[in-house]
Amino acid sequence: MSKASILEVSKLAGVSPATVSRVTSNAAPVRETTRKKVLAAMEELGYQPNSAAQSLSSKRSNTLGMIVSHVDGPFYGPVMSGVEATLRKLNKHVIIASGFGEEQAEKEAVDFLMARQVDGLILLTEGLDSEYLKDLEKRIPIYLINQHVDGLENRNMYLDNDDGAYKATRHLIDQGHKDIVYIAGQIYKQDANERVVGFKRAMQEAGLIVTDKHIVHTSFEVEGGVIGMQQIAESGVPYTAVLAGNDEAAFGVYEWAARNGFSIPDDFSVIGFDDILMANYVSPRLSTMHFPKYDMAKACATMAYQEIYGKKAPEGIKFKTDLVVRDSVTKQH
Amino acid sequence: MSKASILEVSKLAGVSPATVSRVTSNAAPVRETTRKKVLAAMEELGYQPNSAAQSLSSKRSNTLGMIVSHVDGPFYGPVMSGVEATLRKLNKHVIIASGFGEEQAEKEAVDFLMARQVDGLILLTEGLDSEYLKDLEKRIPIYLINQHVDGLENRNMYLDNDDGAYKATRHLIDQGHKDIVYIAGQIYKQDANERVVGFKRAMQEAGLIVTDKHIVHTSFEVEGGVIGMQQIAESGVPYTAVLAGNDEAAFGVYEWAARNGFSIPDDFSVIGFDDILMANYVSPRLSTMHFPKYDMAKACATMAYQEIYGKKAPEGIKFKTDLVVRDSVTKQH
DNA sequence: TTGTATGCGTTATCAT
DNA sequence: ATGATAACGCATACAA
Repeated sequence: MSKASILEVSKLAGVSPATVSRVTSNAAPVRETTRKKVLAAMEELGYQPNSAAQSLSSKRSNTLGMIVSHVDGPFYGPVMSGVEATLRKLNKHVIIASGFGEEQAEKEAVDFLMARQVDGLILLTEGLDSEYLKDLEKRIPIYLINQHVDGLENRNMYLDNDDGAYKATRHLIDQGHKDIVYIAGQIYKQDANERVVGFKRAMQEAGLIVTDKHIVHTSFEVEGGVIGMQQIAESGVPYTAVLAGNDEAAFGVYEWAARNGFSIPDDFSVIGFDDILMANYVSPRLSTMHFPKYDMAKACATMAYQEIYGKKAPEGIKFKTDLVVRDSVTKQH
Repeated sequence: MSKASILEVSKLAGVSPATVSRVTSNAAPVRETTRKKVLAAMEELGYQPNSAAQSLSSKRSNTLGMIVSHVDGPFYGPVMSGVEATLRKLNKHVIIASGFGEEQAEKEAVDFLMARQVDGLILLTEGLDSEYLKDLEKRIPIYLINQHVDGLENRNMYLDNDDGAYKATRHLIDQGHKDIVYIAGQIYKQDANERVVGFKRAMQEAGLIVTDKHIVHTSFEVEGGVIGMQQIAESGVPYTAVLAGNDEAAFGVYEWAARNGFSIPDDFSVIGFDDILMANYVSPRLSTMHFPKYDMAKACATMAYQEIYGKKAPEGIKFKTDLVVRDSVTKQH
């Protein structure tokens, strides 16, 4: 099966190993007739290039490393899936390592993958700071998903969080809501803060009030939503709608509502952010901002491929969210 | 950084390359004093073995392939995570490919990974039949998660589905339910059918009635739960509790209930299977059978490691579920 | 316990 | 356009 070597193929085809290599790699011109001979020989022997030998000789692993905070998160899954599927079509491999959202572990993952001589690194991390990344970029091509680093704009696949939160807030306002609270994510998170900006902008534009009490910083987890609602309730701010930092936090809002006898959207409206799979299956179905995860993953993988294997300069892309109207927001009179 | 070769290390340490190799691979005895010299030299040069060269020379890639149906599913994430984390600690790599639950794609994934010369294959698939797997096993060590194949029992990490469904049903019965319906998964799925057996056993043991109307075969997806409930409602069977084939289907039951004005668990009880993350966050929190995904993944990775790199004979393991009581089941009087 | 020598399968350089 | 040949960096017989 996978036993035939390039030498045997070359013998069968009556050419040199170098020529066989030329047809497999498509790197140098080969006369059409000899190409056919080689192809036939490859077919007959079921030849599969030995990738270890290829790597050793070419100094390329044909493998990309990918680090994600949590491989089991509802947000990361689709991104991994998109990257893997795209690269597989291009005959490149992906080694995925989890970073668990911790700086130490994520740096270890980087080392681990570098030791494996990956040709590039796709990073969907939370614990790696700008300085570290800028340094890293000098050693290996990196591609950032969902993280903006000054000076690395060209290797960045980014979501317009500001715009997304703005549109979400607008939707609430358009439905007649005036008292809107925002459960933001961790205060140190870039995307969380950008969403806060969009929220404020929409509110101010509409002449609505935003005080410190209207924004609580908890986390992008279910528990964050629960705690956020608790804080809001305790603070006594009036509200008819809540904007959750992401869908998971929105589920936390649902849970808090259930625990405290509130009904969504009758007692108050909720809108999320990300559009994870489950958003479509909770009751009421969650209105949210669609995050084009799969498109982003695909674009990222393509960009990495083109730069690394095609010498094309990378170029950052900014994606936009789309509003997905479902059943968790109702009109306010 | 990663530029130093084994030759340079050997020179700095004043030994032969072979000796350096011996300390890195731990394969042959090395005098303690020389080992220290070598270690020091490695440290000083920041030596990292070139894995391509290692693979080429040793005929081993130190990489395992893993195929999962859906990398973005709530069930698969934790398993992937467990496998990856375990193997990383052991300094082995994992290349993950998705099979999308389709035979064709899953076979392609196998070929893809074989071409990459992985040392073994961890399979969490749905589209590969017994014959194919038995053939495959002759070519490469394989490890099956959640799939039983006659003759490959020793390479199988399996869940006692029968027992799990039995315990779930017992729980319902213990709470006083007598009219219990079961929304089973796809009729061609092994685990789905084993769960049916456990369900029937518990019912019969308790002298309760199970007709064809009590069991509907739909799918292990949210939509499967919705459709299942529809069929049950249309068939007119009386019921006070429903056993869902898995948690996702249980969420479908929730959705159907919400759409049709039923309240869980007041109008009827629901119990799931798998204990995926979200089960803890829906309202009401879903009672379910805990599937030890992480443990299973860890055990599988360990077994693969031991057989492939440690020459230890593999041995299948059967895992048991645990009942997790939350809020979706109530007493029936 | 350690060193020497060879091979692993491919790509790349240099001729032709 | 094609062939000969030298790396690539390590593991492993075999020898000592």
